[in-house]
Amino acid sequence: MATIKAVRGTRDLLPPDTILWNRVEATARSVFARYGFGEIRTPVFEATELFARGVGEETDIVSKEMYTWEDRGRAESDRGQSLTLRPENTAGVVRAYIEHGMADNGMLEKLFYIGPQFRRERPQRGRYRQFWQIGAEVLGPPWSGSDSALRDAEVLEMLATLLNELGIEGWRLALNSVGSAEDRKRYSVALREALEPVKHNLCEDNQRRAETNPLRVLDSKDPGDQEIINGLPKISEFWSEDSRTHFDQVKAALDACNVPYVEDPRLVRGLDYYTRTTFEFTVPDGSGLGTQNALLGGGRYDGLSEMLGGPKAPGIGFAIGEDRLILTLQAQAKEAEPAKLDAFVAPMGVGQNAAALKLAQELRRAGLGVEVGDGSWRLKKSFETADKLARKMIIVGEDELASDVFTVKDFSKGEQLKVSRTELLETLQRPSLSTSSVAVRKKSNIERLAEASVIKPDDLSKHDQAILENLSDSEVQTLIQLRQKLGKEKASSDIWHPGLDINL
RNA sequence: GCGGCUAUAGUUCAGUGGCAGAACGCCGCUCUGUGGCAGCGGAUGUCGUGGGUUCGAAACCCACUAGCCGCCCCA
Repeated sequence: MATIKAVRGTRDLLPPDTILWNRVEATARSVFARYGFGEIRTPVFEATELFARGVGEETDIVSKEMYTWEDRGRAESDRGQSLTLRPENTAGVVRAYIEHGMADNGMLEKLFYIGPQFRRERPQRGRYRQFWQIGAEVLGPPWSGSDSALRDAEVLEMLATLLNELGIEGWRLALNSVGSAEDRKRYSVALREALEPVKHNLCEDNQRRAETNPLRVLDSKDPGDQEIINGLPKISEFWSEDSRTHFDQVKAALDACNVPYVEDPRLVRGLDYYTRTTFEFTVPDGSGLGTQNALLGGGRYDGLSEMLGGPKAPGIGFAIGEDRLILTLQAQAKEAEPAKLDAFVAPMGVGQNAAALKLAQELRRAGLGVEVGDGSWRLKKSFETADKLARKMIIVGEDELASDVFTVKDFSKGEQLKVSRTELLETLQRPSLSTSSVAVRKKSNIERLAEASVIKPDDLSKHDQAILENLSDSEVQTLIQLRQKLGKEKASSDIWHPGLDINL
């Protein structure tokens, strides 16, 4: 039977990767909290109309990348309603902001979200059809100061802090202003005019853009078109006095906070709602993203609330591509080793299984991370499994249960000691076994052989024979010296060593 | 959506038309309460799916699916 697999562009996130995901999200929550942001969770699907009006009918996202379907409710009201899996989260946040009258308290709202988004694109590394974004929005009525350049700089400074705390290396902040909605409109017209006489010289993609979205011609990567693009009017020539002042204030505040940035006059964001400040954080080549090197993007959206039928509520926000952030952290080798459990409880036989589970229960209740083995395993398997999973192993056999004294192995030190039941918890909570306790170091194979009465093939197990056969010359010397020290050797011929093919 | 590369064991991969392979990992034994090393043994599998060519296909051809790379776009 054909197995069912995750659909194209979606994927499962498994341990140990999820450790990193949780660390990233915990770090983000911690940083956001320090800047006064509260979490918002909006539905993963919304009325299609929201994205058409908010993101822009002409954008690629809305025109060809949305997962859209017609609802089939019983009620007349929802039958046939067009619904869409959210391709981004800003429109949903602003919709909720309007719907819950959050503008009415006159305060600045600072909201963050962490959640999956959906776009039907061709999957690639760092680009998935279900992908995760960590984003935040600052918005409010004009009198709350929501359109102040201070907020732009605060958001950018917060992002710099977040990336630094996560340990992202070599990030680069590209900054631009696309001007007010009016500036942008005038610029768009001017671009169209400037492109008209030359656009037949552009590549096919750019000819199309010249018609549909002339701003996007600016960040084309086509090398043949660069000369024409360089000759086009600059957005800065179309900034109003307010737009220019606002941008200067953002830059001044970033300078004051020592947040490095690079002005990029060609940085125009694809979504229709952006006004004035736009920005993008990228990472250098070799950070695991290939050409998809944008980690996050965002900007100001002073008119979005009104576009969605709400009150005047300027805002600024960003979305971090969490999948890309994770890839970058992994490529930059920041992946944490999976944390080991505190203890592994190893029952010696199935008869000790119940007692072992009970001991694990007590330790877990005391807050320790504990895994339990199985009495049907050989001790060797318990050791191997325990060493992979935990820092220490407790042997639970008949002797231990009878005497209430347990054998505890510390893998980090190779030490082993006997601990009474009452001391057990304390012993396990210590980072490593105390030196004040009587530590019993495991005997090496050589030491064990040194204590054997006679070393002759007939008297040795196959295991010991194999060990002997594989001793290096220096190990053989050590063995002989040990035996002489122990007074075992009357004659050196008591040691048989096949590797040297002599009687020593 | 467009162009290209790839798909074989749990993993990484070899295998250019003639018995399905290696390494690592896994399991067992040597070794019944002291592991990690070593030796020996074992299981890995619809060779992505479906069709075609051929006496014979993992290999050649076609389609599909998925991943990756670039473009488009974007996080």
